[in-house]
Amino acid sequence: MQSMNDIKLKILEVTKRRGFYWKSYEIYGGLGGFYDYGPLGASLKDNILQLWKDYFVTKEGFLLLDSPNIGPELLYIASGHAEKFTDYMVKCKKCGHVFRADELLKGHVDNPEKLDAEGLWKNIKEKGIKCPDCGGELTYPEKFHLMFSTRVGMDKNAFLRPETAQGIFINFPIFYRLNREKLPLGVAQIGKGFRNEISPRQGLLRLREFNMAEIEVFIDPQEKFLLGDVRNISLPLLTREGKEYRITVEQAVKMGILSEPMAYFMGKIIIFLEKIGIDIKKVRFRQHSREELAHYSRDTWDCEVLLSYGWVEIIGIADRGDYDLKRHMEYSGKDLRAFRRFKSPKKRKIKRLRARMEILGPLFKNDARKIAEILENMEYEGGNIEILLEDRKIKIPKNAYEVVEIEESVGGERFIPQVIEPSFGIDRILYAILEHSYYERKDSGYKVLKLKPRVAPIKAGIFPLVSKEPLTTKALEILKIIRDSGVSCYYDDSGSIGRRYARADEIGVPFCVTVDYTTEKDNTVTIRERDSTLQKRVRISELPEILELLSDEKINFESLDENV
RNA sequence: GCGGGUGUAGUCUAGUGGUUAGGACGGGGGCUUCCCAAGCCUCUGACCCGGGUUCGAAUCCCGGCACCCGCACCA
Repeated sequence: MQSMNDIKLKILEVTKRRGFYWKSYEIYGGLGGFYDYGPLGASLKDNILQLWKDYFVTKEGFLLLDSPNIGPELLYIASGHAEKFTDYMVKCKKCGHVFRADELLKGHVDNPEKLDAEGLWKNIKEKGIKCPDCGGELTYPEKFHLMFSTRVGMDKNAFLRPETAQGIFINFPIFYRLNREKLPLGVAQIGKGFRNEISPRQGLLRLREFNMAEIEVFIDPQEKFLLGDVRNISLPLLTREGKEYRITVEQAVKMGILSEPMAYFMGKIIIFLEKIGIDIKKVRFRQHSREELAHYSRDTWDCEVLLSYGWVEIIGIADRGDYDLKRHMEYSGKDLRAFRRFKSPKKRKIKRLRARMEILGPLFKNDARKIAEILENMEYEGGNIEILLEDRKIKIPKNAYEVVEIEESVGGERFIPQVIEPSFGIDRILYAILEHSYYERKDSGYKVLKLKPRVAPIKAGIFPLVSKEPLTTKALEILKIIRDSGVSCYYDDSGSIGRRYARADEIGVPFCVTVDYTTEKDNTVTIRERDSTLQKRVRISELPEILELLSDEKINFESLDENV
């Protein structure tokens, strides 16, 4: 039995040696929190995203967006990140420990998070706040910003996005229209996010530039959200009260632990994780405590996997309510609401105004038309009328309009949709797949990555049994055929056949094709399956199709007929 | 950011002031080889960066960078 720490080191060793990923900028001494994906890693990541898109975009009928990494300052002021992502830190002069200044003032001052550096400093001195660890003097509060800031053009302040989500929110009206004004509406975005972590650690698990795949699902809270085919999926839940459950999606909703959309996406996530090769026995959903909740979130559940580092969050599902759309409405002045149609139009009697142009005209000249328009669109509630036209308050004399009572039919109402956000950390998922795929053969101790065929970066190795003619030429011919058919594969004739199988196992190649002396007689080759090491003999003419089906997991190796 | 530890070929590592820094695995070439890292020959390749101490530094000291563990942080 190997320790968890061993696995961590072995994964690290294999991934670096075989070119999955490595620390960026090593020739310049490295830079913390940045990684390069090499040939295998880039391809693995690609395959994960492909499956993600297939499962969460295509199959759900959601819409894709690809918006910029850099956004204007105002966007992130509106989103709350500019404020919430900045912390003032103080350091103890004696023991060197660092604290958030506002945390230290909690209980001493009301709303300490609203103070600036000067205000915090004043209060620290007045209340005599000392280092909670050793009682030492504290330094002047220093700003620490978790967003990378930059400049656009000469002088426009901008930020690198800390999440791809904001690009989706601000485009809601366009997507709403593209979806023919129907909810629920899901918009998905795959892209990079940037966070200037104080201290990135643990390889791919905490990066400063990372890959994320996010979905914002806009829903009408008055409409029932259907659980569909995930209702019977079993969910491992850990509530903020510390209660553990293993219940179905449907039960979780019935018991009031989860809302329908939250439960639905958890079910989808379980299926997805299993598809890409995560061991779902090592998965749980943990509800955030109140203190943990992000500024925009009403409820959040982290999907965590058990790795050698402990439980690690790989996906977050947040109920963002109407926070984001509301904020962007406030800051942009644009209407980001959806329209809810009533089942039958509501009829009501209201008082409306009819403008008398013969009075308005001479009185307001060029503005008369606009004023008339405003008047005729407003509901009359009695009293004197004063309207706002281009920042001017204008009093309208009583003789300039008539009040008429009409019966109006109202077809529906505008409202701000609620948003559920499943947000996937792709780098963490990739690492989790590697850890959950890694094993060593019982007899030999050789390393194997049991990557699912669909995520495996390379689907097949093509080998001559021994490195001799005519086997080598035949194997190279087959290589070309397989490559032309679109299946990623490679040729290897160095060392013994066993060594080549072992090399392939280590990077998770699911199938190896071997050309042997029977091949020249009847045009057949063997296909070896990685985990069982079993072989089956198939015709070369059928090989491309078989490999394609195996790689796409349309058939599995056990059910493959030997057809010679 | 703090404290502790660490930094030698692609990988794992030996070397604690003194010649051309040693090994294993890997990788390339060759021989051998009829199915799971066999063997032989051969080649390849490293002291994290900068400063200091010293006649001389991979080794000692200082600074930086990075990694690991713990603390803090993780919206």
